[in-house]
Amino acid sequence: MPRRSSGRVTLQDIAERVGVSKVTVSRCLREPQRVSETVRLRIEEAIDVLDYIPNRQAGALSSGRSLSVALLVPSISNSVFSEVQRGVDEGLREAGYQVLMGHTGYSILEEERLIDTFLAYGVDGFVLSSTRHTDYAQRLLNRARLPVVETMELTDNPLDINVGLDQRVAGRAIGEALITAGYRRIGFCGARLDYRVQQRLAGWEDALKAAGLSTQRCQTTPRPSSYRLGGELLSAMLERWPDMDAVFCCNDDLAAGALFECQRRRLEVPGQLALAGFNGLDITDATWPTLTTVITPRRAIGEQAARLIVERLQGAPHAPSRHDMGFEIALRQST
Amino acid sequence: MPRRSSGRVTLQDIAERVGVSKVTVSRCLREPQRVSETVRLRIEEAIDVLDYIPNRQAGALSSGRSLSVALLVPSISNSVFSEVQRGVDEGLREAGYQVLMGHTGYSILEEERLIDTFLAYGVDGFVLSSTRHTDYAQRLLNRARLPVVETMELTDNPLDINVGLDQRVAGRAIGEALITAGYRRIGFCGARLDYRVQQRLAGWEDALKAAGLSTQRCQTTPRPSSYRLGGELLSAMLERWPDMDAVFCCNDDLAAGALFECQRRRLEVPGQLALAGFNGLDITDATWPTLTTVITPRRAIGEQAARLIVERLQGAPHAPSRHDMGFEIALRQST
DNA sequence: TTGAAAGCGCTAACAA
DNA sequence: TTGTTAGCGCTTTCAA
Repeated sequence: MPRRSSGRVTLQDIAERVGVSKVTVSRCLREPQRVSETVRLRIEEAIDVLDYIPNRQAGALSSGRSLSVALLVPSISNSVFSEVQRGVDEGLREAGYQVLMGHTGYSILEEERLIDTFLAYGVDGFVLSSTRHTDYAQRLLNRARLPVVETMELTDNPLDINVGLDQRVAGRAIGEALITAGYRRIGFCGARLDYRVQQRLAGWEDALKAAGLSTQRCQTTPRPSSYRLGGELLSAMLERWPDMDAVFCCNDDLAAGALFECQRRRLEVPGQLALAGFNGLDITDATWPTLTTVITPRRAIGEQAARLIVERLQGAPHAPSRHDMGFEIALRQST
Repeated sequence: MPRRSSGRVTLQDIAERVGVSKVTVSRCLREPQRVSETVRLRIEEAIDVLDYIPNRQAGALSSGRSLSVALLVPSISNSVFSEVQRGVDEGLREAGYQVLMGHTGYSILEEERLIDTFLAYGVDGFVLSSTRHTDYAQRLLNRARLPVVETMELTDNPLDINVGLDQRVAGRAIGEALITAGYRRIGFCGARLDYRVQQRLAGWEDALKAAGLSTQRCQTTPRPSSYRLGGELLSAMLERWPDMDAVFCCNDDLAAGALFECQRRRLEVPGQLALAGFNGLDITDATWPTLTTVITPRRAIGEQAARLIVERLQGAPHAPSRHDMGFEIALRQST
């Protein structure tokens, strides 16, 4: 006895209605030009009438390709990654791939879990938003022999493709920009302290040390960043180092929060304190004063990641590569 | 001749290594207690050694259940939805479901496309973030007989389950709050003008009309909202209605942008102009002055949606239901 | 241009 | 407790 079928319309239903075999219908969907015009038109009509939706699971199982790519980001609510996501999504969709998104909550263990999950779903490739992974995750990825793009930061040992920017150089650049602007008692405030933030901090130290300035004014916390936290960190810093004349905040959320705190304290920005952020989110260009920041090419990173992964999916050979997408310092009213 | 196999480790590989049949391995994964302890331990060891990852496509094809649910949101970058997403994700993950996310860009046509795509992926249910859909999308959903939750706003004719809040009543409530606070020449500024914004606008009108106040001070645009747009709209309004004493912005982004514009113009908030937003995003509690807003229970909406969909997936009967999750007016410094 | 047969990796139903 | 058999819906291969 046949198992109860799902009730869904299948290729077979279309085939029967049209009076051809199901291979012909399948072919008509994938390579229409290989089917005679008359048959094609009748098949298309039947598909329309019956509201046929192909079963991708069956297709993927049979062909070994799922036409989907996993995109893992640390956080959904952090708008930094939504730009990357847009770039990836657009590029992959054009090429006929569906993007499946997961968020790791900045945890490499959760990333590992998601890699496992998406491998089980049969994705054809991965876009990751870090270069740091668990050993097991790396083993899974290597074994799967799928194209993998690591984004956001650069690494000397990419798993496969690496698209990002040098976070340390960018941190140094904003430090130097503050120094050039005449500031001398420059602080750093950082939250979350993931790898990228640590790199920015190192860059800030590079700049200050090269100029013979003190790097003591450094306030960090593992807590996730938020506007309010920006205010809290700034308050703590003002208390410890009342002489501070500028602060580089590790991201724009903290910088905006610090700015709001300055407004609350009626502290003039940049008159009494200069502020700089990192990423170039929309808000940096909307506040008053507008915020100096490092504009990171997040959209371009996503687009490039998509482009490269599509190349690989279309047969380009595996050859580790590294793509430095650069960054731009935006000097605004806050410095 | 057998087709080239994928090279991946399969149930069969585990079975051979252990010396049992593959059903036993499959069973061991799904109902471990139905397999003898000795066999179970050896299977678990083999899975570990071989780094076996189940093929979910095959499993789904065979069982008719994919253990995944699609969540469609209008926008990824809009943090309003990231809270909903968190709630949904958490609830569904606990129950063993994977959430697949898509974003519609506020287009019901794109929503239709995504529903089609995710049906092709065999998802077991949908969480949508609106109550408005194309006819075809509704037909697809009805035919699929899957649990569907429509979130965010309420409707009298839910497709299935509806979890949200009455956007119009909320708009009216904030209007009334402004009136109670003594404001009389109250404006409305809105962007995007999706259904929810239209409802909030209608609520604002309700409040003003009930109090015998003019509803002429209404500035809207179909453009997507952003901080900068909030500033632009406010500028336009101040020009047209210089006597305005308060503005209800249809969302917090516009409200924050309007606040920044006031700061730029050295217009005192709330002294010369009061501002109110909608949603209760983090920023409303961080700016100076803090922003009066309507706090929407987005996280709770997501959690409730997850709970209800899981119930249905576990066999609860289809019975259209509507869940009003309410809202809360937060009176802050800006009014 | 079309079709028959085999099989992707898994699970459900039934039998032992 | 374990295994046999059949089939989920599709694509690939090969033949006509």
